[in-house]
Amino acid sequence: MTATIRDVAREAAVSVASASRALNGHVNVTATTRARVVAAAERLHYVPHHGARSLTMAQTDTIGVVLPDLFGGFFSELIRGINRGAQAAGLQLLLSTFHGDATRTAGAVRSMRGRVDGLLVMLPVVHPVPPELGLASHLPTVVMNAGPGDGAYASIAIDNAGGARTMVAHLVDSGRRCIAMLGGPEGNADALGREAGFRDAVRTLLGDASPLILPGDFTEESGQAAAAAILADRRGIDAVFAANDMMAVGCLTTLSAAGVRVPEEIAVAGFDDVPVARYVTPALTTMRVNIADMGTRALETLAGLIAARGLRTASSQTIEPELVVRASSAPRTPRG
Amino acid sequence: MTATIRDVAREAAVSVASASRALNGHVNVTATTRARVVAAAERLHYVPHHGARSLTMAQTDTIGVVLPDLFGGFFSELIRGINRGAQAAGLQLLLSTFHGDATRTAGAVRSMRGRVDGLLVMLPVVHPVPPELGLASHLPTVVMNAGPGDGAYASIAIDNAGGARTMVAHLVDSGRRCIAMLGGPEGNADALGREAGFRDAVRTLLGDASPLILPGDFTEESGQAAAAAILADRRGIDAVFAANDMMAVGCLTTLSAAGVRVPEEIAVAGFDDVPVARYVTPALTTMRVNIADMGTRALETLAGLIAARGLRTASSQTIEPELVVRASSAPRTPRG
DNA sequence: CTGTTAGCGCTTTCAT
DNA sequence: ATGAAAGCGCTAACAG
Repeated sequence: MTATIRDVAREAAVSVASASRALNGHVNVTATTRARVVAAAERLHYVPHHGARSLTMAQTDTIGVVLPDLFGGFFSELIRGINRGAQAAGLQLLLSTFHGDATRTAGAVRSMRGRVDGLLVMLPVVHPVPPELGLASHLPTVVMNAGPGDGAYASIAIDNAGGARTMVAHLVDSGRRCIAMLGGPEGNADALGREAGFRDAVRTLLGDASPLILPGDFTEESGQAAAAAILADRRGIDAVFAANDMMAVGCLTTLSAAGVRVPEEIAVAGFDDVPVARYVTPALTTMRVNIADMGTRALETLAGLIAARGLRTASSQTIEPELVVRASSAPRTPRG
Repeated sequence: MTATIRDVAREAAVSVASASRALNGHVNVTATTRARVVAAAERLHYVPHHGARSLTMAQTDTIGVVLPDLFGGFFSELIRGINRGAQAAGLQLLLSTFHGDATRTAGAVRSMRGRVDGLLVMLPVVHPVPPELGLASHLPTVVMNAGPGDGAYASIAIDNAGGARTMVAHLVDSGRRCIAMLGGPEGNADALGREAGFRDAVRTLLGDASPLILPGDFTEESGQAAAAAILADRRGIDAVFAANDMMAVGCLTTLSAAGVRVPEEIAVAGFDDVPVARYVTPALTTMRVNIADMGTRALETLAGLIAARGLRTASSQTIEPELVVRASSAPRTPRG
């Protein structure tokens, strides 16, 4: 079928040992021998059998990536970043996406055991820390967007609380005094962090200890519903901070359609900076998250973990989102 | 380190052969033996070593996915679809994305040889049929979005020409008589197909053998540039069909900003139905493409190819896009 | 139905 | 610097 290293050795008239050494760039090989072997390999279209290799070397040069069903832009950015890191580290990516519960996640993870050197996992919800997920099995693991409590694994996450604080500061700075928040789905790590930051900032900056937080689930529809609720009972709200952009978009369009002037009467802000944010009218103020960077850094961290066999340095990194001001939060009273 | 099948065999007090048979669900094993083995495996957290397995079985249960840097929504949809198919077929996905030239592609492909049972490839440009890409190496391969000429491989592609014809028919049907097209990047398979369909339909439906085709490169900016060109010289154009949505969006917004009424004076239509299409004002008429479906079917086709070892059935499938009518192409003269 | 054994392709001691 | 041979974990003949 396909050429093996024996074929190459025979073709080059050397032993398999020499062939192996030559092909793997070991030092103890004559230049001429190496040349002969390389030429033979070339001629035979030799490709090492990865399985055999991983059998002897006890390592696969592959890392498993387990992701939930993500929003489009988010997903591709993340993969792009991870792939960038993998390319640099000479690692392959075994990908599995899943929808739904932790059982599925566990299944995805299990099916990867024994074929990867490490795991890059992103959990959809946080509170139930990686359960009997089966991770611990001495497989280097980096968890993306985990909650604060998961000290057992190396983790890397968006600074959601910090981002929310930045946004509140901006809204206050631009003249708003009564800010409502639109929350995210139950147990979602990002939503939780953003909510915490919001509460914190509103208390600190506006002295309000119990701001209005409307329910939401990250969908555009829930944003529309929240807008309807606000329309029914304004309560003096002059700004809405949604836990993600899609809800902000739903809220903004519904508000506008009902005749509420945005941002003059009510400012609207989101989180993520999805592509659509630039296109709604008025354009949406939001916190931009560099997802690709998160992926790259997650992979670099994992590669480090794998290299440092055993030295469990359960680090915990953070990605800082960046404020992007657009028309939906233009200052209440033009200054200057 | 981690338990091997010998450990399991010893723990269950049977031979490795029996252990293997029990674990792989062969028939010639007593129920009690099987139970003992399974229990032992469970107890030892046994996970088969994939490398060893692929060595003896000469198959990896893994398929390689090679994709160019894709637009976000497109990418995640495609992966979702592929993953769906893979899950169903019990196959793992080894993913590699690349930016740029064919050399990179070839590199990505080469690095996968020997570790996958088949390849799912998407080429960014078509004309240079998979070059010395190294595919042919007797590895079952399905090419997505290849041009018509690549008979060597099984392929699956969007019916771009058909979609373009559908769109032209709709525009004509809604009262337009002078339709300009906005082309895509050099050598891009999708752009080429859409252009061909456009030419065909305009000739057939409007008797125009040489319609205006403005240059474009799939970016929003090129759509804006095209709009500027049209504003400078209207030529009686009453509709613009862009080869993708992002160009249509750029064109539409620039036209509107210049005071041209869309769709009354000029209708605008795109292709793809990206999320943004719904949010621009007026909302964009476009051809929706079911990308996930393409991914699933591509994988199913590949699985079939792998199963039918050697029976090279270089099939060629097609995904039909669907017309989505929105405000940007509302009928010129309201009917009824 | 079960156990023994021979490889799968590769790397790596250990001699030379 | 090179070769012979052992063995990684697993499956599949081949006996029994």
